[in-house]
Amino acid sequence: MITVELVRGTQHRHAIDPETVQRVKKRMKPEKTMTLLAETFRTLGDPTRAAILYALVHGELCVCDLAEIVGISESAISHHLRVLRNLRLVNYRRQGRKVCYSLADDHIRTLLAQGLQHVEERL
Amino acid sequence: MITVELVRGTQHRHAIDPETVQRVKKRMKPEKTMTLLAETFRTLGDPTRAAILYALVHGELCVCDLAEIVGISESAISHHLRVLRNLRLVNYRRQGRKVCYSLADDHIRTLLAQGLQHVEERL
DNA sequence: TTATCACCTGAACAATTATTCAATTAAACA
DNA sequence: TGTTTAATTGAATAATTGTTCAGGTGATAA
Repeated sequence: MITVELVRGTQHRHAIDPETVQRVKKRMKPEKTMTLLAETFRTLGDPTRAAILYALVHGELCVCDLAEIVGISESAISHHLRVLRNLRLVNYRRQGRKVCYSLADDHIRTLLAQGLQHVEERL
Repeated sequence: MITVELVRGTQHRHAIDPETVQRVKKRMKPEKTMTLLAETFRTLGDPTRAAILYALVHGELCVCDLAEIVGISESAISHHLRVLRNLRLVNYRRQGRKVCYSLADDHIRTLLAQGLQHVEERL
């Protein structure tokens, strides 16, 4: 009667197919990888940051031009740029009193293009 | 003295290059598109949902198997699956009392692969 | 029918996060 | 030097969001 009960201590899930679960579990990526993956997507997942990155697709831009283009305060832009810097999604360099930002690599360009292609199909 | 003052009513940003701003602004996508793009990325940007989707890369799975693979309660999984359904990132079908989920299309597969490629390069 | 199972949903809580405001840094000019 | 400008930062607030818990569907089996 109580045969599958021992599989999990927490809940009763008799319907689990252990074979399928094992097969898929083996192919899963390490947690560290998935965390970083999610972190990267989440960083792209803010409307302001998405706009910043898409603006940078067209070339290097300084902070105040970015603020004007995206339509948000310089302070807010700065906070977002720090997030993008931390995830290595953008590069930056000083030029006089200005600071110019650009996309870190073509991978981000590709991701944006892929994402856009996906959403533009449904609209 | 007060020449550029009129450009914006809100703040004093004299450093803005109107030419550059105009050029980039023209190329920006409509807000609706960017919102949907950000929404899509944000949906991928949760560790649990990223794990769900990556598990589904290997084939169709029912809810309880998904819960076991990802290591989270069925309730939590269900909430996440609703989010994924709303964004049309997954398909589902009933089979008996079970409900089986699968990736909506190859676009998501590509996005995941691209994202993974990106993060695995830095690790 | 009644009972059980697989899954879904609403409410509530905890945690995260985007923005604003004020103060600060770094560079250029008088 | 002192002043102005472009950008950054920290603190505080408001809003969003993931998870748990309890209850509720819809489908199968007794």
